Parts: sequence; C-alpha cells; structure tokens
Amino acid sequence: MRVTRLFGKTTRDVPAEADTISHQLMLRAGMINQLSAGVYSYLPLALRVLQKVEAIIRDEMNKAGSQEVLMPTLQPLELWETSGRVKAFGKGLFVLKDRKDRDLVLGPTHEEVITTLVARFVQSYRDLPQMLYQIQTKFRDEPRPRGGLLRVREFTMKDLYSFDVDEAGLDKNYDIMLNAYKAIYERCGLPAIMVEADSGAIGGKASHEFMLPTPSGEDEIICCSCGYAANVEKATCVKGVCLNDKPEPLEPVSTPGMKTIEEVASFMRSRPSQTYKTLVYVADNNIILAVIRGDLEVNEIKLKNALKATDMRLATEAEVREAGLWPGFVSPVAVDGFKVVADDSIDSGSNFIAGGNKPDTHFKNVNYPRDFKADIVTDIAAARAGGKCARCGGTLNSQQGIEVGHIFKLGTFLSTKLGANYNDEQGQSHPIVMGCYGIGVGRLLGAAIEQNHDDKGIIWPMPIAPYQIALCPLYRDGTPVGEIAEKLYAEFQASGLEVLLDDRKESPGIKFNDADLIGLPLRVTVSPRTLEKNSVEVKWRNKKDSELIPLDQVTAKMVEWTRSRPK
RNA sequence: CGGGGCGUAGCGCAGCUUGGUUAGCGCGCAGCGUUUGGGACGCUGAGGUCGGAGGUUCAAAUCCUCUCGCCCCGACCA
Repeated sequence: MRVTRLFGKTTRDVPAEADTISHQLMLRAGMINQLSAGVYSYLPLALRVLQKVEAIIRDEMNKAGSQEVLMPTLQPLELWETSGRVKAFGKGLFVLKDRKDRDLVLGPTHEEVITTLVARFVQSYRDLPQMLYQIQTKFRDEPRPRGGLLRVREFTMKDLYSFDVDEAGLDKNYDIMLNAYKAIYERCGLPAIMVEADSGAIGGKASHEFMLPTPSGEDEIICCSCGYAANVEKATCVKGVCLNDKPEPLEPVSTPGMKTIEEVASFMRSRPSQTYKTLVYVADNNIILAVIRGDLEVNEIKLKNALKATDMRLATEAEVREAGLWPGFVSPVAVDGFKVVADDSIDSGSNFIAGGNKPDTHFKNVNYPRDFKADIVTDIAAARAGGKCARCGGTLNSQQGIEVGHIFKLGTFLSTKLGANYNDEQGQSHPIVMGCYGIGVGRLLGAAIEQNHDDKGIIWPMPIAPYQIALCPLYRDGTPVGEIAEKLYAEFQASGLEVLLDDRKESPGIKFNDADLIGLPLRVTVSPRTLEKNSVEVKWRNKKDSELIPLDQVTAKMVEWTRSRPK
C-alpha cells in the first residue's frame, strides 16, 4: 500500500475526547473513528490488525477441532426470557421492536441462540462432543463506554461453545480451549496471563480470564512466584492465626467516640487483628451484616456470591440507623433479625473485640460461636499484595491487567432451561454439559497498544502489525531514490512481504514521525546517503540502532527477519 | 444512576465574564516558489447553520429556558 492512497490520516494533535493512550494513538494514527459513545469505525490499518488476529484465532479454533458457524445478531427477546437472563443483563441489553411490535434484542452474546441450535441438531450421545464458534459483532449497552476500544457498546468477539455428555467431557474440552487460548496470545506476540476468575452469579464451577498485563489495566491480578494467579475478585490468601488464649467471659467496655478499628484497637491496647469488623450491606433489599477480622477487608464480589444476591451495596448511614444499629458500633453480638455472613477468619483466634450495638460501647472477649451466630461462614476476604499465598506460603504480588479473554464451565443450567438434551446408550435423556469461551478482538487491539507503545507511538508485534515494513524513500531530485524505492517496493511484495510505501513528498521528519506513530515493526529508509553505499537503512521500531544493508540483500533479509523475530 | 467537565472550520483551541463591524489563531487542506536524515519557510487561497430549539433585545457565539451529544471519576460491567 502507498501512503498517498491509504485511507486515513495521521494527526499531530491529540483529539480532546481521548484520555487513554491506546485511544489517543489509534486516533492519531488514523486507525479508528468514533461515531457515538462506544461505537467506532475501523479504518484500513485497524481492520488489517483485526483480521490478522482473527486469522490466528480461526486457525487455533479449527486446530482444536471446532467448527465455525455464524449466528444472528437479531434475537427474539422471548428466547432470553426462556433462559432467564433478561434480568441478569438488565439494561445492558439493546432491545428493539419490529414492525409487528415484537420485541427483539441485539445479541450481547450467543449462548441462547447456539443452545437452541444445538438442541435442534443434537439428539444422541453419538452427536457429541461438539465445539462451535463464530466471530461476530456483539452489542452491549454499557453504562459507561470508555478507553477507546477497551470498553465499547458494539464489538467483535470470538465466541466458542462446547457441548459434552458429561463433566469429564467438559473438562477435557475446557483444557483443549485453555491451551488454544494460550497459543493464540503467544502467536499474536501478546503474552497473556491466565488467572482464576469469578464466574459471576450465572457462571458455573470454573472460570479463567486471560489478562494482558499493563499498568493502565482496570483489573487487578494477584499472583505468586509459585504460579498462582487470580483476579483480585476471586483471589484468596492466608489469613494467619491470631492469639488463641483460653476464652474469657464476654465483657462490655466503654469506648466513647471510638468508631474505627484503629481507634478501638489502640484504645484497648490491642491490634486490628484482634477485632471484628462488621459492615452493613443491603442485598436485594435486605439488610445483612458482614463480619470479618479487623485487619482484613471484605471482597464484595465474594460476599455477593455467598449471598447469591443479584444486587448488593453498602448501606447508607441513614439505613443503618433506621435498622436500629449504631454506625461505628455495629456487631454480630447481641443483635437479632439480620442475616449474618462471616468470613472464615472469625475463628482464627479468641477473645476478639467487637462492636457493642449501642453508642460508645464495644465488647471484649468475643468468641465464635459462643457469643454470636453466623448464617454463612465462608471466605469473603479480599486478598492483597503482601499477603501470603494459600498455595505455597510465598508473598503475593499484584499487577494491573486488561481482560482479553474469559472462559467458563457453564454446566447444564442453560441446556436445561432451553431443552438441549441428548439420549444416552440406554435411551435416557440428559441435559448437555456446556462451556463457553470468549475473546474480545477489538479490545485485544486496544490492549496490545496499551502494552506496546512509547512516547512516539505504537510498537506492533510482528504477527499482528497492519504491515510489516515501512518503506521510507527520502526523495531528492537528481537521485535514483524514487526509482530504487519503487523497485524495492515491487520486490518486497513479490516476496510476500507486507509493505507500506511512504511515497509522499514530505520531509524526513514527517515520514519518520508518522512511521513511529503507526508503529510498523521494520523501517527501511532509502536516501541519497544510503545509496552512496549502495545500501538501505533498516531499523526495528523497538530498537534504537539501525543498520545498513546492501540493496541486493535487503529483500532476503526482510523475508528472514519478518519470519524469525518474535517482535 | 450520582459527581465534574466540554460542544466555535477536518484536528487542537481563543473569543462568552461586561451582547455591538466581514467570528479569530495554530495545525491540516489547495496553488506557486525555495527547502529535504527527526514534524522547514515565504506568498496566495478555500473552508463556519458558533450542537439544536425557543426566548430576551434594535442587536446573541456571548444573557435566559429547554433539549441533544461527547468525555472524565464513581456506581455498574453473565
């Protein structure tokens, strides 16, 4: 492609709407254009990247034994009512009416459609297992699209679904997919970390996310040198054991004005880890108490899952008072009528300090289960960097990342609802066991740039770069620069290289800056200076130095370099 | 949904407080000339319903009301 013909223009100024680096660079490089909030056009440079990523995905999906299909974007709302997921998606569903006033949704995902499809064509265990995928546009009315391509309302997604006769089959296919995913990111030149993930209220028994580590990512990953890695939403850590003396009698203590754990602990000459913290939440319109050791924090996602709540938030101070509780002195002791969820740290010691459930009062020597009851005791604590790894005891680290893939073991809840069953050898009917596996292709593009850029622009990994080589002739009248550049351009293309020829009559500065901005992995400069030595200058985008390569060797070298270098 | 900000040429912005000629500037764009290894320069030129509607006024980019859109923080995000 010639730059003079390429649709899209680079700009020097950063468009005001862009805050995120990848967003800014894509706009400046002329790759995308915003039509409305979270809705973008992809210009040729961006589309080439998307297509390269898709080609890698297709190859890996096919190799894994799955088949490609294409399902409708327009889906009857009724189907979603049958699956019971209208509420789960809530306002995220784009709903519209057709001319006959029937409700339709723009598909935010395709579990419902594919399960219906599979129910139609699978009757017997002989028809299983099956893996089907598509690469298709999804619509989700996000409350707040942001970060350019990182969170949008219309996006391309690869979604694959597995169908098996039993859990063992699912486990096997899940493993196959997990390895295919690793291969995809590897081949894209984008090292992703696989982490344990929360599967949400609807998810099945296991779920993993693939994260591209980058400081600007909005997800936090907790990881350990032993290989443990989990989304902070899901991560666990060792809570340790505290003083475990003989239980003393429960005793109220006057603690005037002391509301925080720190105040109370220091007043009582104790430590936060010797206290209980009690938080008040509203879950599906009911007041609930969450109890946890004072030195730990509640992980609200774990709490929400423990309660199987669809909606949960901290209670306001007014709601706390209205419930007859005293902010700062709330306690599971001497209280009645609330559901209590306790972290399993509550019995990691003895003689804890807890709220008194009346003003300016705490209890000391609180012991579980002697002094209070909990309806649920489970892990609701937030893991954090610096904590101890539950697997190996090592110290946990944390890093930020962008979620670029998510796989779930769904189980049978959808096949049961939608009637996707098979008959076994005995003629008995069973629900099909499902898994689903998604990659956000557009987000991967944004995340790739977040991870691979410098102050000059994008630095594409070779496998997904829109072109492999930027060919920059520095024209000067009376020199053969133009002629030789054209010859190289033809030669490169004939050798199967993807090359972008900057045939503009612009100054070297403009060409170099634009080349850096667009970020093709290799730059080949032809100038009077290099021709004096019968050579061209070749430079890697991610390296400082360049080298001169003789004209008669450069094509062969480029073929070699575009194949062998990972970046 | 709560909080904050912004809509003026393709892009980045000024002008608005205190209403008053043909609404400016930089980049980009078109033409001509001089330049050419890290965003050159000169001259000439094109390009605007000032987001939209209504109102106040002799007069509105500017004041008032309503409305639409976009961005950021939070909530939310199977």
